[in-house]
Amino acid sequence: MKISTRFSDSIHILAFISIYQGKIPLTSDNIANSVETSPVVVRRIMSQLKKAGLITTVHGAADPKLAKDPANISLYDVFLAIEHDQHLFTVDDKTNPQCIVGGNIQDTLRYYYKQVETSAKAKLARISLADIIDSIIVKQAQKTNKKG
Amino acid sequence: MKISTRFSDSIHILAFISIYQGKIPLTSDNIANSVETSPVVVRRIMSQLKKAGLITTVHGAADPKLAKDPANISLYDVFLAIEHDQHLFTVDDKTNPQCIVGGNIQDTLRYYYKQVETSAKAKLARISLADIIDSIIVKQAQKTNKKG
DNA sequence: CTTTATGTAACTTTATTAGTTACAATTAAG
DNA sequence: CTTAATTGTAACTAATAAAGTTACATAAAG
Repeated sequence: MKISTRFSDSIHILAFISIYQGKIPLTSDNIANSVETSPVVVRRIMSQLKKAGLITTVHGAADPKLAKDPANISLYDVFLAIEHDQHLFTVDDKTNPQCIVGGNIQDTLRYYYKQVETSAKAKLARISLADIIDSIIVKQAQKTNKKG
Repeated sequence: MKISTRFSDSIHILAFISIYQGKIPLTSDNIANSVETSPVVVRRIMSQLKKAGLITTVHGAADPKLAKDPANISLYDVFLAIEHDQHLFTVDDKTNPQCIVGGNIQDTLRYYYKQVETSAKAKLARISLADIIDSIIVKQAQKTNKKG
């Protein structure tokens, strides 16, 4: 029972674009090297991020940009872009309607699952890409400090 | 992003046992008929519910029972029994450690995902099997009332 | 123009879940 | 006791979704 790594990879890509903007060429190949996947997978994800209005890209040019300030991109925005608001829990929609339980469990679970999912989404909405980037920068600084 | 129906089916089975206790034989076959799956799938789930101490069963006899009052069984108890506390979100653990992003994104996401998951689990912990059963009973009553 | 890159379709591989078959172990009823 | 019904579980198959690959048309940029 889990959300695919696409969600994590999407956040990774957005953070990468923000951090390495102007420092190295932001080719799908360079990004894929950081995510450790193929450039096609990266482009596929970026295509969705573009559709959702989170980044801008130019066909043929290696120059993706965040379409908004990282402080104004929440993890829920990314979730919606990539997972199309899919559910965290799945209701089994093949139950016996003749049975008291089978005939009423679906609506019942939908009602309660929605509460749980709303709670999770609200948290996601409160975490920004800027939070993620800050955390990455700080962790990196701690590492280099230990070494030096 | 594929989420198994096992969690929903588990709640279904528990509600079924509670509602049909003493009314019809609680064979895995009868339960499977309500869930619209095979008796083996039902027995497999019940085996886990038993291990988690949510039900009691007797080998060879069709007599499963809830081990606790439905008011004292939360959806989180069921979640733990069936999903073994698996994560709702998956961190991609194959990222480039040489890269600032790839080398720090995993811990960063684990930290923030944990907050989101805790929020969801807290909600699950506040919903009891009794809530589910009540909801099923009320919905059924509404149906029969409309018809009559 | 030639090289490099994106965007996307179509396909293959891999992993997970659901469902099936089979059977030993157990219960319960005559 | 013996027989029929049932659980518990292993091993297998089928279905499905995600991840990765191949291929190529299209666009950008020197």
